[in-house]
Amino acid sequence: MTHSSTTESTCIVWFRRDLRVNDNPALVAAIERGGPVLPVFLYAPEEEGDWAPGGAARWWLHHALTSLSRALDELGLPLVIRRGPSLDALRELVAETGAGAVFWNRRYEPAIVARDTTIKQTLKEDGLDAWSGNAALIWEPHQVRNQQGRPFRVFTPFWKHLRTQAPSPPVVLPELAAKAPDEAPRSLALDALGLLPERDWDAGFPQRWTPTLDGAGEALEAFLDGPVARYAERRDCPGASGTSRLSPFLAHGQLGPRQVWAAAHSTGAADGKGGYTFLKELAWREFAHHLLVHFPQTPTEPLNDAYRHFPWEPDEAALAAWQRGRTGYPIVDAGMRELWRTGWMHNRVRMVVASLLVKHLLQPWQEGARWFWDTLVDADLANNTLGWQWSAGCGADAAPYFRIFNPMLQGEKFDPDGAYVRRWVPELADLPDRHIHTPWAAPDAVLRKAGVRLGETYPRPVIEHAAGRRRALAALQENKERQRQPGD
DNA sequence: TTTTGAGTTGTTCGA
DNA sequence: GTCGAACAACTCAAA
Repeated sequence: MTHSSTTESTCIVWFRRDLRVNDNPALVAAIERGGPVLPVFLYAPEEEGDWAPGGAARWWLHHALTSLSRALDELGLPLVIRRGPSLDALRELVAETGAGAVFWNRRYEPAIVARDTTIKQTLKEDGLDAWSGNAALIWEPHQVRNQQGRPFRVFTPFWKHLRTQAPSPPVVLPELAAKAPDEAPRSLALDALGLLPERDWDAGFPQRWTPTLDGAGEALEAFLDGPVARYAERRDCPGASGTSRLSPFLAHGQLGPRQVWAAAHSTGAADGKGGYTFLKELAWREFAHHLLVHFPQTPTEPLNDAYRHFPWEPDEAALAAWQRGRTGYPIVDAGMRELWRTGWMHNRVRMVVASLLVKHLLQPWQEGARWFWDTLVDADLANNTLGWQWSAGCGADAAPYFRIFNPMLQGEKFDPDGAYVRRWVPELADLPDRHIHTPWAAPDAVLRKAGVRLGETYPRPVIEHAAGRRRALAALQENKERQRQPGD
């Protein structure tokens, strides 16, 4: 590559899940190449296999693109939006502009890896310079191996290994002025992609989120300025603002993990217990991508083969009750309603609702993963897969299947004053603290006074806890016995 | 090479 | 009330 800015051809920068201008290796490399830079976004959900963006993620994507477009405008680089198929769109843009290069940042979902491999090879055969960089991770999955040269399957050794390796620092935008092509290719209007929902179920989203690049920076700063110090304890309390809430920004690449890692260190947050715990969570995100790359079947298949024929009992009514937040367990229903209303759920509650679906209700974990996929603004295939397989006990370093969360106990431990339940399950708001997590056990007079009519204003539990627990353990036993019979 | 011990997030039971 | 054990099976690194 030369830097003779007068002769270098145009370089297309293909934005995907790296919707930022800072710490963006593909953008930086394109600018440094010296020729005009043409940023493009190609909408091609049909190329994502079973994992096209869900409704909540599309809402976020719409706003992230608006924000990216503004940020690129400030660099003098108007964003071109087109629809897929991606390869066709890229070739058309090459033909229209005479571009000589296409740069992008890697994604790690199996369907996308396969597509990108083909695209890179084809573009090279077309005589173009095709290059991909790393915007999404601090450590590349294929560079992390255990002593036997195999991928890690247990987090703690993975984390220990990472701590001996230098993290890659953020990439910095060059001072060189970026140049746009003389003639801008036509672009679709963002609205033409139809990303925003037709029904206005997203009304609660803007109250919770500022899905822009400024919003990303502010969220990071606000977290490192306060909550991080007590993160180790308060991250478990869904009624408090103890978590970072950075996940949707990371999922869309409005923040890169390198930037977060570096900011945690430069502010000194990383030196404290809370900061250390937070960085470990970032490492879990790396671990999730590590697993997705090395075990690409896991979005749909259990990592642990012993669970391949687990005796789930699919039941649409049970699944629907869970999805709608009508299980009769207040902490679970609060979580599911928070998810529906805001596109996000507190991590502690994600574990509780997952446990109830997979264990008490014996629904396949894939159903839960699918619902989360459609409703989370932070939907990320690696994290979602790890989380659900962990909850179901069939994944890497998973909670053992016999570890069954008790939803009352979890509520009493982590939402002791019921603030979280009252916020999301308002029909229970007037119950006293000691009954907020167990309305079915409250005396009639207490229920009447709080205006709660069980089975009418609020459901009774879909399944009694002890019975659900026994049934789950029996299913585990049955699965174990099946394992012993060869061939099944 | 083989063995050993530890491993994100829990609950229940019996002493 | 608290406390330890039991509840699988397997990976990984250190001894």
